[in-house]
Amino acid sequence: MPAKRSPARRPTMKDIARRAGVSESAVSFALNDRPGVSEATRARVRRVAEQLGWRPSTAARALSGEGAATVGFVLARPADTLGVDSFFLQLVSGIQEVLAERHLGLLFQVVEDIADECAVYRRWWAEHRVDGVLVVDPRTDDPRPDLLDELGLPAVVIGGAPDERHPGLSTVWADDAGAMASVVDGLYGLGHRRIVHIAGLAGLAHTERRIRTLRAEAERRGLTGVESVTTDYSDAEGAAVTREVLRSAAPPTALIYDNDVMALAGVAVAAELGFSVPADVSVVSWEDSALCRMVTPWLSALSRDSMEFGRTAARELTALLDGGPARTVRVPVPRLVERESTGAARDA
Amino acid sequence: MPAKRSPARRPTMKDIARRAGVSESAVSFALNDRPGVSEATRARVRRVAEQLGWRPSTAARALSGEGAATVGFVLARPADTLGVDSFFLQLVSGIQEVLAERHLGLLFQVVEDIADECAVYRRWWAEHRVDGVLVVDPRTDDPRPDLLDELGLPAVVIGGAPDERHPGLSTVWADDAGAMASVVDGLYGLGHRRIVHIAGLAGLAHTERRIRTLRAEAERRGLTGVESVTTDYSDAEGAAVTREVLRSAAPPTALIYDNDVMALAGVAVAAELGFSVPADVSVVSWEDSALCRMVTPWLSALSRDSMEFGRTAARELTALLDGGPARTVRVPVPRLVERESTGAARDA
DNA sequence: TGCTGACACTCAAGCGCTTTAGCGATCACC
DNA sequence: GGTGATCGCTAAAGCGCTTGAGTGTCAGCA
Repeated sequence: MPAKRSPARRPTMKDIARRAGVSESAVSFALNDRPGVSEATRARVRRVAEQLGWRPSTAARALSGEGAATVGFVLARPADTLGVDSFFLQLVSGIQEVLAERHLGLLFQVVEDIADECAVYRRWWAEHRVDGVLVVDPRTDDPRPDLLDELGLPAVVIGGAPDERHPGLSTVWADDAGAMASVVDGLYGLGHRRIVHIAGLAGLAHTERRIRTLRAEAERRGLTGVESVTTDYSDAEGAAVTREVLRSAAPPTALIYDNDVMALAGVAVAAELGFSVPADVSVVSWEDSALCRMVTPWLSALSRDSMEFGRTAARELTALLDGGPARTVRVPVPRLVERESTGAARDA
Repeated sequence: MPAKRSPARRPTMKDIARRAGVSESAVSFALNDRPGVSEATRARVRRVAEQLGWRPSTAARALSGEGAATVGFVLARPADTLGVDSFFLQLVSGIQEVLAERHLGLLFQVVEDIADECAVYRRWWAEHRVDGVLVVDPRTDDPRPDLLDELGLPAVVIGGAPDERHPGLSTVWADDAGAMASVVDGLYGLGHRRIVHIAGLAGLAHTERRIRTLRAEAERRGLTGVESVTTDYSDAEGAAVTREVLRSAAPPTALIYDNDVMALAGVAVAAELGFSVPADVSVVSWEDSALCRMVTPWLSALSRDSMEFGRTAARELTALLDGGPARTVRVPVPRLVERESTGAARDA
């Protein structure tokens, strides 16, 4: 069909009203499943609307108090850290799946840091842009819950721990502590006594949970060669830390990486330093993705269903928007997929 | 909407008008830098607005014909193909950088296929949700330009070739043909005569451009052992194709992968089959990322600045929204970063 | 002095939708 | 056969903003 440069006006309720021979209000009632019109009229109006390809103008809807039919998602990452990260795209795509069903839009924004993120929330709120937001990367000392409370913006925190102080927020989280405990348990069983955890960003709630749990598990077993080192999640830092610990006097026999990218980088460094995986050092990636099957040996990884995580979060948010109570829901603990990068400790 | 705890009402222009002792219209004039108010009044109104933390309601703005202050971005990907892809996040983050300056929102949506994508455009248009859209992954036979034309939605096609038939669309593209020619040239110079191009999705405009160019270059030089094989960009297909071609009677001495993920998978397969890189087979990745420095040997790759790509596209879109003419702008040709995975052909 | 026009500002309509109040007709009921 | 409910629908206001058409004031000029 050749491009027709026609005006292409959007049909409005007035058009429908005229064609159906009723008032605008009747159309509104009919289209919104409200009492006030007969079934016959409702059907007729529906038919005309369909025929005209009518869709409610979100602007008008929002103006008359119905909310913006949009939820917000802010990713606070320094631009250059936005690397190879399958998690967020998958999360978002799960979120979308749920939102799309309800014709909710997703307003997305990448910013540099939390301060900017807060500014974005304020702006969105003042501009009536979103009805609620999804918050990721909760921190141990996080200004966002307070802000959202203050603004009265419904929100779901993704990956946070249950938070008593903000009863208005829903939380969707995975039990990192449990997962860490089971990983350590597994490694201990394989004879590993010196374990280094190459963690993610310090200050992130789940990073801290993992670190705390690792420390607790170590203490419980009287292990001394166990530590966590925080990084910025980049391959560069992952590699650097790996190099450092493997070169130490008593190198660890097992490495736990907080994401797949660092695990991969770590394996490369290990190879370079003459460490064989898993004979000399075992490696576990706390994130499963295609990457883990792209190196030799294949990486054992904690696998979770990120899309489902997103779906769950989105469902909680829609529930909140529907006036439901805030809830805390726990998604399944990530499952350790044992591949080739983990084995018995050499000196066991 | 459910009644949230504290009302926290947003200030409106009426509030400002009252506090400043002028009419709403005067406020509008003052705040929008329009003539009609004295500088003194303008300053006073500005001050009050600031003080009240006022921000225009996008809904109201949109309703009164000002547009939605939002642009749309649809990613059509089967959910399970959303893998490790640094390109899009970087692209989006470049886009945001430009949009944020102008306080434009980015409405983001992931869908299954192009048909859904078209449906989303129609919906967004009918709902007055976006003022323009950014289109990625243009195809050789693409229904989207026609649709956008019909809807009169300003749009920028990212990665398309210049398109005479749609004078209303802007295009931002990289010269894949030139890049491919230079890569082939380089490989030819190293003595490579049998080259296989593990391409991306058939039907994508840039995939076809690369394939056509490769064929042309091969013909020009009378090479017969040169071919392109299309894939779905996944590591699985990348690996499968690699395995197949390396096992053939006359295996290629150089492989060009359309993305980093497949290149990585390919290198793993090569190793598995006993091919040493680059001694037995050279590898080039058409996408540079951290991944390329995470394998041994480091991968030679075509590097481009994805964020800048995004910025350029966003700038074109804002220009279009400002009423500027549609343009076709070419971003710099990707540059081949020679690392360790390319070398002289063994049988040269 | 009277007239014009620039200027600073106000009024009111309108964008597309929701929603409350209200109106006439029908119906049940005593 | 009158009273009051109920039903199906319309009229009109209002959400927060823009905008074109006024209104009133004052400087400048003949």
